[in-house]
Amino acid sequence: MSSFQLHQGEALSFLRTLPDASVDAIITDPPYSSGGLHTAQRQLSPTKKYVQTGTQRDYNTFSGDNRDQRSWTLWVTLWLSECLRVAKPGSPVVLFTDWRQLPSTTDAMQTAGATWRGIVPWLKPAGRPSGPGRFRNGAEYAVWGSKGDMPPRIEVGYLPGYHVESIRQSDKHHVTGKPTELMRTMVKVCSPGGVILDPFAGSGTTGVAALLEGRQFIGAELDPTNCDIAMQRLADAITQKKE
Amino acid sequence: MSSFQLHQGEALSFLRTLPDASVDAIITDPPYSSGGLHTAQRQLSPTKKYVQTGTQRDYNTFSGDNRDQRSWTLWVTLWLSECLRVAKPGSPVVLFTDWRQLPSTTDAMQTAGATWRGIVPWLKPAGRPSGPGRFRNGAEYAVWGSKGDMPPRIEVGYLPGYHVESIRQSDKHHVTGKPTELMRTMVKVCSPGGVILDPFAGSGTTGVAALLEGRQFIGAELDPTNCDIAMQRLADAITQKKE
DNA sequence: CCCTTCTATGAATCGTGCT
DNA sequence: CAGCACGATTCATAGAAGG
Repeated sequence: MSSFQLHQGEALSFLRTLPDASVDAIITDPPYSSGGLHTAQRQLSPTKKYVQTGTQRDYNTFSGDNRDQRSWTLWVTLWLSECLRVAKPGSPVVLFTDWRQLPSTTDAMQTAGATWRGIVPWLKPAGRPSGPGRFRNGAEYAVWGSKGDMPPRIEVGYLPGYHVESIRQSDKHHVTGKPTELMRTMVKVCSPGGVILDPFAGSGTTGVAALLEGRQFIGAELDPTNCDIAMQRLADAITQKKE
Repeated sequence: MSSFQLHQGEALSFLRTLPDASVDAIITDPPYSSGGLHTAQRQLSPTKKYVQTGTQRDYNTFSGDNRDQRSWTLWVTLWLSECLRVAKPGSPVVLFTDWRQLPSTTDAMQTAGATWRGIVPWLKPAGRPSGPGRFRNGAEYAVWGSKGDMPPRIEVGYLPGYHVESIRQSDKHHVTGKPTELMRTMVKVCSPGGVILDPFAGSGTTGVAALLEGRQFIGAELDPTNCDIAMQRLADAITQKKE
């Protein structure tokens, strides 16, 4: 009996409506607010930042991606604290981030009160090179931890330390969408049948993966268009699972 | 005409003897001071921390690995600042670290005055599992950047964004030794013929890789036993290169 | 239907030149 | 001079097109 809930609205106020200790895992991919060495570059609009010249694809834009470093860290701390209130003790927490925000993400996780337990790199072999004389930046990172102690859970088993997968257009429903396979791996950190919370659902890949892996899902997404896409994909995932 | 210098002695005082702008790259693997969630655990001796129960290998211990987080960051900042004085403008800087010290390492790199440019994960497929319900921590990280601006260098070419390699006992001459193939990849960030500085040479793998790839090497190592091992391996690498 | 060839693209980065 | 817009660059991979 898979089930999901998706709310259209702002993350923090949505989280405040949820009761204490009512979910089993937090897995989310917040806006990174990266994209340049300097503040000015970071404050370009998301489509400008992520879509390079000549690209024809027309993804919907998303907001919340233009904070500076300090306010970004504070903002993550705020909503993550609220997530931790909503999570049961021992719940795993997974936050996606890029190399530039990785240190701020681990700071925010710990400031919010979670125990930081590791990093799971997601490697994109087809990433674009940075330039001659430089290393490619072909990775994103899942920073993970837990709400307090995390006793061993035999029913979950041993999870991998990294994930290698290229991005496929057909599996990308959002400017920053994650591959479904990647998310299927990540949601396994939640015990089977448990409820996974994602306050930045985007096109809903976390939820789709959760349903396909036999977990429940509760999410929020601010943008109405993304919300519609996510709702459709979640409904499809339920159907697919039943078949 | 490959050449190397290796000094037996403490890193910071060694660095102070070097002239300004005399090396082309900094690549090093300092003691991580990680290994436990709490200070008390971190201050166990290195052999206790890294050698799991039942293991018969008897690596030489090394010092400088029992600092707490704040003093570790300060310590890295100090010697790295001195390295940057010794490096020519635009020189690449590469510091190895584990997941726990990654945020402190990027802080220290930037505090010392370098521009942080990325992370190159080194993935160890054979890593030990952490426990059921947890992600494996099978990665270490090379944090890299440069002394100021870093113009494109065609002669260096495009470098990879990550490296996958298991550790083989035969290629491990030190408790925390890196595989030679990994280091051969990393030293390529230095222009051919340039001088690579490593103030924590350990068993000399950075130097061996540098010589094999046609770069020069200058290093320091505190421990006399490690220093002897490194000296022998460097001499062998020179011979091997000539053949 | 399978294999080969070709084309499109990516949470990018830098240097240049204009305002 | 500082700030910002724009073009050039790169290659592994997916996916389409062709044989």
